[in-house]
Amino acid sequence: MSQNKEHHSGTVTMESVGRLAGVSQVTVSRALNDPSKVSAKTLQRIKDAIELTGYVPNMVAGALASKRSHLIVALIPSITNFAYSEFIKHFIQVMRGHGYHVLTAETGLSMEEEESVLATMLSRRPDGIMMTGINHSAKCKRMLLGSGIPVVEIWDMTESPIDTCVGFSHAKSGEETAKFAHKKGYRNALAISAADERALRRKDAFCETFRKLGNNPVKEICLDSPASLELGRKSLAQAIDEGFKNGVVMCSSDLLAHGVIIEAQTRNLRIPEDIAVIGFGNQNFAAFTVPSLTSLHVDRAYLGSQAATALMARIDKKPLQKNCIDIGFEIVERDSA
Amino acid sequence: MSQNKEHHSGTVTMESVGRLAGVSQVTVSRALNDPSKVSAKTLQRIKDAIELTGYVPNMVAGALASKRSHLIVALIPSITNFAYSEFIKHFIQVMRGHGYHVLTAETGLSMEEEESVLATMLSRRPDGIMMTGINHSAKCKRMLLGSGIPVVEIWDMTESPIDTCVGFSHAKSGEETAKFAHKKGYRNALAISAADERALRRKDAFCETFRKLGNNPVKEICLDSPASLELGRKSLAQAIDEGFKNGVVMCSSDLLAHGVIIEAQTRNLRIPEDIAVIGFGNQNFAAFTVPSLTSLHVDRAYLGSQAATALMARIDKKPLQKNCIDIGFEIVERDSA
DNA sequence: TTGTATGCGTTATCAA
DNA sequence: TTGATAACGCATACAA
Repeated sequence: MSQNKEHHSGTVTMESVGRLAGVSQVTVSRALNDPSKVSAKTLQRIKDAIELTGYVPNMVAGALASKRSHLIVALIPSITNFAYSEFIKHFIQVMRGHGYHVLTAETGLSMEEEESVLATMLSRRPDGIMMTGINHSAKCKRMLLGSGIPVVEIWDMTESPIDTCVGFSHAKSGEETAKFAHKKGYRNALAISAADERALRRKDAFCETFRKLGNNPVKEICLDSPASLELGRKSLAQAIDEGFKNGVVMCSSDLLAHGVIIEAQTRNLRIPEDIAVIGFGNQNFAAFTVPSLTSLHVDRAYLGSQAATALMARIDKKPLQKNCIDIGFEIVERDSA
Repeated sequence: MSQNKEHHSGTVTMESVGRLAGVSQVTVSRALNDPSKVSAKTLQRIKDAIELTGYVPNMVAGALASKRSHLIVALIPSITNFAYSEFIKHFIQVMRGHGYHVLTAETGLSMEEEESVLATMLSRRPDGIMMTGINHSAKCKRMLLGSGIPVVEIWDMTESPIDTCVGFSHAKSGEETAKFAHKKGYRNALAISAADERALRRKDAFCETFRKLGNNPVKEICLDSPASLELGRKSLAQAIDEGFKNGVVMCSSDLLAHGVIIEAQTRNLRIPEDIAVIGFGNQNFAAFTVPSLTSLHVDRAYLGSQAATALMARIDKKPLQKNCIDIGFEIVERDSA
């Protein structure tokens, strides 16, 4: 009681809770973070005081003092894209179980955008960072490495991740799709792809493999807007206008594939006899289109939890068996191909 | 230089940047927050020092000192639901333009979940909060009011918001849908609705209005899982099994409506002659189904920016003309009804 | 089991 | 135009 440090402002702090409970601020802190270190009696008094005052912990102050923000920054290309939003949903759930909040931000598909978003996000001092993909600008990598913050890259595969990586090989998925199509007897192909780099890699691998297998040409359509039902329809229409008659259509997403199905039907083309369709993503509508859609499945829930687990291990500095986890994929055969 | 407070740890701070530039820490702070108050020369030296050191501002410390976190907490029922994710995308974009980050969290559809999520989020000391809907637990409202943080409730309408509200009337939208259906000559109806409270309110208003208008019965199906193409199909199948022969089908989402269309087609029912379909949400695929889907449109991009603008006004304590903004809706007539 | 002292990296308030 | 100083609310180390 020597100095008058009585600055009761309106806000409830550990200090004021402690005053009410007749203990010091530190004891309140302990009561919340490690109750076993506080006697039962004072614990109760503190709980009562918290109840009475409606105290809400201040993580901002806590983060500054402890240098742990309990915040994860997650960068994904698009929030509205179901593939990413479903992944992130599971990622968030696991992280929440560990006491972390996830600040999600959209990067579009350009490295510049990603770089500028990351730059402002780093000022939040996240304990971990999730990046989509393995291709980032040099400055981006420098910032990441320089920050010393654990990073997990997802939705792709590399031998040399920034830190850790959980995903699958897009090239391999394109290859396997081509092999599948060839084995099913299709000798003519059309590939419709969104313009993002990973989709293009799948498409290129598909085309190359398909050509090698049958020495047949593959017609390619590359979109410049985000995939949609509309663009699936228009792409098939365009291909047919340009002479595509029959064969298998490889799409970079199920939404496109559904559009192709619809367009084929309006033109009275039989599926899969005239036009066979293969999607990507195996969204939950794929089994219920008519005909049902053959699609490449990636377990996004599993990916989310694996990515979260890997990142948590790095944050807790626990040993990690592998810093690259390939979760693979699987072609789900249905009626469209 | 009296006391040796030389504790250069590894981290770059305003202190170390200042030391390099030959100025005090405060000057660095000013250079970043209000450059006009710093001379051109020192500004350049500071910029150079920042470049050299790779300094990244620490918003955690800034937030603690200024009591402004530049963080918004946004609570939505589901991240993967396109209606919410598209809204939040625009909300985030506008907020980002104002220098704010948006921490998005999922609440499911229960008030308890929302309450517990909100409780932990409040410890981040957000400058503003976005809540979905107008129904919250008493404790939730108490926490919100007690925090003194500006709140915007979206996607619904009320005369007595917690703070501000931007949305539309679900009851009215159900009414209008019924009037539309009746005017189009449909005298028999089926309503398929997800179980969330707002969808149910739309459905109830639809049923009540439709009955009043024609004195005809409305068959109702209420789902217990999130809406999907599959459930749209199954619901129509179930209704037909139970005797529903023809009429208009009001769906609580476009996804359900699309499922209804597909199921009707597999049964060789004509649309809209045998079965007419009205969706909700006017997702961008609605114009490209076959037949194209009549749907109730809500401008989610506009909603996002209006909500952000309203919240910003409250944060900046600028006057707000109205604390309730009804953005309305519109029935987009296409071929399915 | 509890308390004291100190620092986390900023912003805000003065003073020069 | 600049700088010294004091918060901001908590966690950590150390002492009792």
